Amino acid sequence: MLTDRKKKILQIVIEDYIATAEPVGSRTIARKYDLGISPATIRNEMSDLELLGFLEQPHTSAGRVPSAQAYRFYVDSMISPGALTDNDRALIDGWYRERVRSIDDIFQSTAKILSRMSKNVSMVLTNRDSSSCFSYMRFLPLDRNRAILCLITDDGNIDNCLVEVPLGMKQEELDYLAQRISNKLHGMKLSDIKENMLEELYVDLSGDKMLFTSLLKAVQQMSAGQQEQKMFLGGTKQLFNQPEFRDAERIKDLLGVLEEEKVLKDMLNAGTDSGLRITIGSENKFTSIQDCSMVQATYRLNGQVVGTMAVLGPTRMEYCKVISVMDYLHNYLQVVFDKAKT
Amino acid sequence: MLTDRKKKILQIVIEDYIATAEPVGSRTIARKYDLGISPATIRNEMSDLELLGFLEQPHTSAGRVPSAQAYRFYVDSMISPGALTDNDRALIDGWYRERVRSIDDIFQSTAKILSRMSKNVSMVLTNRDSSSCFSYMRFLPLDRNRAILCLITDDGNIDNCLVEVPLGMKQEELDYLAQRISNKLHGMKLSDIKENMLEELYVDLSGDKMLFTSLLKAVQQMSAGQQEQKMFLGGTKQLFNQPEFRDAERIKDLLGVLEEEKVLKDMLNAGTDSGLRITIGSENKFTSIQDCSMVQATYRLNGQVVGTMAVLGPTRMEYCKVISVMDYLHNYLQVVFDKAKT
DNA sequence: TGTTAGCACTCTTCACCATAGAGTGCTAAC
DNA sequence: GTTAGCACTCTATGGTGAAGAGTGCTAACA
Repeated sequence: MLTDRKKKILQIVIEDYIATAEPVGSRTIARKYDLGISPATIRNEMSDLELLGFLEQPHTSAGRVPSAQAYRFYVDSMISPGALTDNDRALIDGWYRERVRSIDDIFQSTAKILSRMSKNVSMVLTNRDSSSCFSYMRFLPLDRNRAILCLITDDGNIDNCLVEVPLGMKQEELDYLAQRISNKLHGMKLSDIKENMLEELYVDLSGDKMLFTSLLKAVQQMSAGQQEQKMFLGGTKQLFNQPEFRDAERIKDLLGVLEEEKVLKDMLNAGTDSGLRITIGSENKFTSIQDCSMVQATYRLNGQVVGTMAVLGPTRMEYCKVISVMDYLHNYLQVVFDKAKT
Repeated sequence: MLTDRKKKILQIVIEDYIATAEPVGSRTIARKYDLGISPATIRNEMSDLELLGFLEQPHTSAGRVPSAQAYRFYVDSMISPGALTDNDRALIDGWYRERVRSIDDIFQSTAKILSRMSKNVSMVLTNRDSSSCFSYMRFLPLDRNRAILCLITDDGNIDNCLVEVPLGMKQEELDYLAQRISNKLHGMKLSDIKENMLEELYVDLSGDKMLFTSLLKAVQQMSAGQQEQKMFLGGTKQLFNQPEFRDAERIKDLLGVLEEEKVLKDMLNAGTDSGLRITIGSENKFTSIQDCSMVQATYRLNGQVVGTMAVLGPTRMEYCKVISVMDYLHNYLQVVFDKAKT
């Protein structure tokens, strides 16, 4: 529908604007890029592109700026995200190696890498696997009146908390108790564990109400903790380097949104269907970021969505780079988790 | 050395400036506070105070602003931080109750509360108790070739990680192994555990080099994790509400500092001797925050420093309030930890 | 018919200037 | 020692004009 020349000019405008954050004028294009046509011709073409809704003018005497529609077109049919440069890959691998001790560290590193490479804010949301099942529990002795209650799920997650035990209660009794509860709950989804399931075990506790309630509380807390989605944020500082956030007010607004974990989770959970999702400007449902774009990818394990990562920034974003980086990270995480699982 | 009237005027200037962030003029003082003297007299007094180094003029025709020396004098001999209002206390107690599941949550909440009450950035640094000792370890079965290694310290901390075990190794063998290692390390400070201590146990592992190295790695990781200082940051968003951080550049600078965990830790570790420490403006050693003040308190358990909390903000800070809040939080934490210990 | 040079026009940005307002310092009187 | 009065200084604000960048239009050209 667009002539090749229009496409070319559109692409130049978009990419130049992405690079410079300045409205692009016909003269600039003629000077910087050798198209073999004069500024006047470019002007005519740009005028057409504006009528078609691809370009916008901040004001009469400024250059042109890509519209949301233009970015959409650009993303859908003008870019072909290639592989990262060796240099970038080395950087990423280095950052991952830097400090990864736990699963959480992996996500934290991912957020960091994503923000550094994209020069924007990044988010990583993990769905603690809601399908994980109770495997067994165990009391580890601590001192005369306390023990550590450990809860193990079938996927190898462990959670623990302190419980007070009646003075004089023997480890054997605790073991028996743990055995009973484990038998009762084994194989259940954590989300399905309800209070009343433990009630019939009450008798086994020799009527010790205190131990019973604290046990109950512990189990529930743990299953809640296991199900919780966890959010990792990276690179809020990057905002300051973006010209569109030059005034403190806008940064403040956006940081406000970023601090609302609930909103963020909703945002990220909204697009867990397809693999890669790009929402540009007003395409976004959440009004507070309607002048931003978000590139988002979900990662799965055995078909289950286990997490989402996203880059949030001004619509003027290096989509191509961002997508490449995400692709790389996506593969990286897939490998890590596959390995952890087997 | 200062007449009562000069003191009174100085106090008014300081407190008015703290409240409004506007230079205070003689006329304003005469109007707002009923001192029974005219603006001209106040002007004379202020002129004296300026000569003495307590007040400064941003420019000739502006009001006066307290100098660092003035804040120092104010903090040292003009305020007597009282108890918090019932309202504030209720707020704090509520926030603590809101979401406290783990030790880390307590620190996170403390940071949050501190920043909300002080309307400034807050930091909480925990010294994982470096004197905690190894109590015992235990393997919890997971599946055919993996187990969860749990490490318990004498103060009830538990850490865990996955280890691969040779196929066919029986739980009894693992238990025996854990027993041997526990005997060997029991009562040792985590920081004193060195690689070679485990080496003589190598034989017990029926020569399984893989298990041995992964065990070794696990123990070291855990003891490192236990010793690590952990930093909780709160309320960076507060910066935006402070007039002195109106331009994005200064916020950016400060946020840059706040992201440098190492610098922060040095800052907080620098003043762990006395209980409460207030550094005002250029008193601070770290150039990046020499236009800021920091109020800092350490908390101890059995004489050991276990953590530090601090509020960082412009020199124009509600010192009185900040100190009161810190005092309250300090007591709160003391109680919590004392209870956890016994 | 598409392309181009030329030119008038529009709009922003920046420096410059004048004015209003706030606050001071000084002097003289109380 | 205190105060009223007044000249002075400095900032903040709003208006003006020139420079610069970019456009749209027209007329000429290939």
